[in-house]
Amino acid sequence: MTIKDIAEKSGVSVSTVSRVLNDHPDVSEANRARVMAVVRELHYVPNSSARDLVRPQPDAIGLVVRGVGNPFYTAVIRAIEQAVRAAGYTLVLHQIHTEDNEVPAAASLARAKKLRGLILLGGCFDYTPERIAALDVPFVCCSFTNSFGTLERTAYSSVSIDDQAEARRAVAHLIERGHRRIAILLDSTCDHSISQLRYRGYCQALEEAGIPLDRELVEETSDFDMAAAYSGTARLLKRRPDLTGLFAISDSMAVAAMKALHDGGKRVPEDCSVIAIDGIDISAYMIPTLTTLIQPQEELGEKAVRLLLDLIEGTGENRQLRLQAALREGGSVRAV
Amino acid sequence: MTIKDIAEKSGVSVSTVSRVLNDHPDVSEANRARVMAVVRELHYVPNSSARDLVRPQPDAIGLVVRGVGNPFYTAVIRAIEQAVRAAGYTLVLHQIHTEDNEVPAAASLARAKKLRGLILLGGCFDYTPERIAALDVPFVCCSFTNSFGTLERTAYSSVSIDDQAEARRAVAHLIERGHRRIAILLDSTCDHSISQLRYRGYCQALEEAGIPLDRELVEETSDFDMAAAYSGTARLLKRRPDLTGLFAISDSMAVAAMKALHDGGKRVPEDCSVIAIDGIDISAYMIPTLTTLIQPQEELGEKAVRLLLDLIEGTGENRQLRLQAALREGGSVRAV
DNA sequence: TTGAAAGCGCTAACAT
DNA sequence: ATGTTAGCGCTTTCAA
Repeated sequence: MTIKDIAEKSGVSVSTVSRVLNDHPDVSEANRARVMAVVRELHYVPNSSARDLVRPQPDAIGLVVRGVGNPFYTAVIRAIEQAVRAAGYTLVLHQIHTEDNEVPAAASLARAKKLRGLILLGGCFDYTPERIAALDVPFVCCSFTNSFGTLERTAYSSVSIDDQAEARRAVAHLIERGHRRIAILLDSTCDHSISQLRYRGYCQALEEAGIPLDRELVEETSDFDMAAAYSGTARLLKRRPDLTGLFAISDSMAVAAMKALHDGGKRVPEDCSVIAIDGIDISAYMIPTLTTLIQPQEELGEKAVRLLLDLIEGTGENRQLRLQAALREGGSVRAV
Repeated sequence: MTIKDIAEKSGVSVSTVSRVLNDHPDVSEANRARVMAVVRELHYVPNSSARDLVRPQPDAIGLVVRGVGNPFYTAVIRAIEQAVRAAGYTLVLHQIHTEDNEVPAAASLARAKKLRGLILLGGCFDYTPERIAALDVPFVCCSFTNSFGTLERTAYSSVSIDDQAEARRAVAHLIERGHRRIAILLDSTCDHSISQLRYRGYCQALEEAGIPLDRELVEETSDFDMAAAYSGTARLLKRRPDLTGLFAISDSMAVAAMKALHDGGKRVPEDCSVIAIDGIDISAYMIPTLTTLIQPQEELGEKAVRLLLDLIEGTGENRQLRLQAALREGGSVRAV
């Protein structure tokens, strides 16, 4: 069923139908009513492809999220959606898997949907000029930045916490409370991503405290999921039952770790303290409440949108914004 | 930039470019290479609207998810996506908010994207013939069914657990272990949705055991989120500190409830047992592990796709499938 | 206030 | 193997 069918059935021209459908003023009430009646009767819905083809797209902004089920992103996405809508833009959301690369995906999206700009949530850290050449609209990296790439600072924008510094802070929090045998639970020490950055912060904190790095206390799970975190922690515990502190690079890994510690006979925090980074909702409901560095999820989203709009409207330049995480002292850490 | 630009720049016609882009065989290697070079150089990406307009859409199936951040859905969505892809169809995902109605959304989506069928995840329970008239493609309700509507059984398909029966089973599980003062934590007793059905099961279990319904033990939070569940449980506890069992209608509410019980001085399960329905990943990592009726999330998704494909291909009829939930005995329930 | 007609970018006959 | 061209369904001039 097309606009032509509606036109015929209501005895007017396609242009009149189009006018009615698009709320143009120059249509007689009689025709408007007649057309609407037919539209409703036939449950006609315009073909959006045809529409998009002719209409200069209403200003749309794309959001490419890498890593579908990550609970940390939900609040960020919500904030981005609101900010985008408040600014009078439309948000086009596109999810990709962790294995996929976000740059080609974003480029396709941008061209296909005639986007004005892009926000990348949870991407890689190793952009090079060649890789981003495909992007011909402004973009902002949200929750990560280009730590391992070769881009000039004038070539990209980002909003993120300082992952390394915050990780250092988390580990220092444990050290200050007397911990010396502190393990780290991470995805990988060399994934060119968040995991690697937070690992650096861990090493830095140890070094500053004069504690030698002990590879046995580094547990790489090769995955961000909870099952991997659980079994990783169990292995760690078997290897080094003398640990007194654990830094997990994400809240969800920390949750699984706490369970593994419990099942391994360690009480949290009496026998082992746990600290993490993220601040997902559910971590506040753990028993004990997880001590974690809360990323400002809303602010991350809002600032990313603000930065992008400035870029689009030509009133801003590429910038890298650093936000602070906030320490929530739950009950999962105590002094030894 | 259009296909025409590419054609000019590479000195061939638009059809040749189109052929190259669509991997048609009848193109000389020389031309193919030339065109691809230009495409890459200019980072050309075809306009998908124009493409979709012309091409008989690859068979696409729409998935309308109502209630964005619900963790229960993530595994179901993953299963649906896989099953759809395995069957050679494409999945078009559309998220809507809990306040929005999924039927018009689904109808628009179906017509706009020329969908072959629809899966509705987490919709309402009160469809009427008028309301679904707009849907002119087969659809399957996933994880819910039309308990409060007036549809004929031949007019719709669904795959879900028997919410009322499973709720009854959960509550009976507590009753069998000697509990008498059993509270229920729910969204609302009359939302025409999952909450209401599970409330019925609660009432039924009590009745069968000869336990009179005590309204003070019914806590309506008016929301599914954890903050509401936490404060609801706190109120409940103040009102009826003598309760020994709690049935939460979702895992995430149960998690918040366990925290509230803990903060209110009740140990789980020593002082109060907790049981729920859903089986989200994280509930296995609670301390104690949450006892819950696990919905077969993968199966829910796979069966929904199977049903829909049979409908689309004309080899099946509208059916309502009931799946079993599986009891996971965690540590949150004990006998009194 | 209306209708006719020119595209939007692309694919797929149909020619060559 | 390649080019020409007729639409796909819609919006939007431009005329009437």
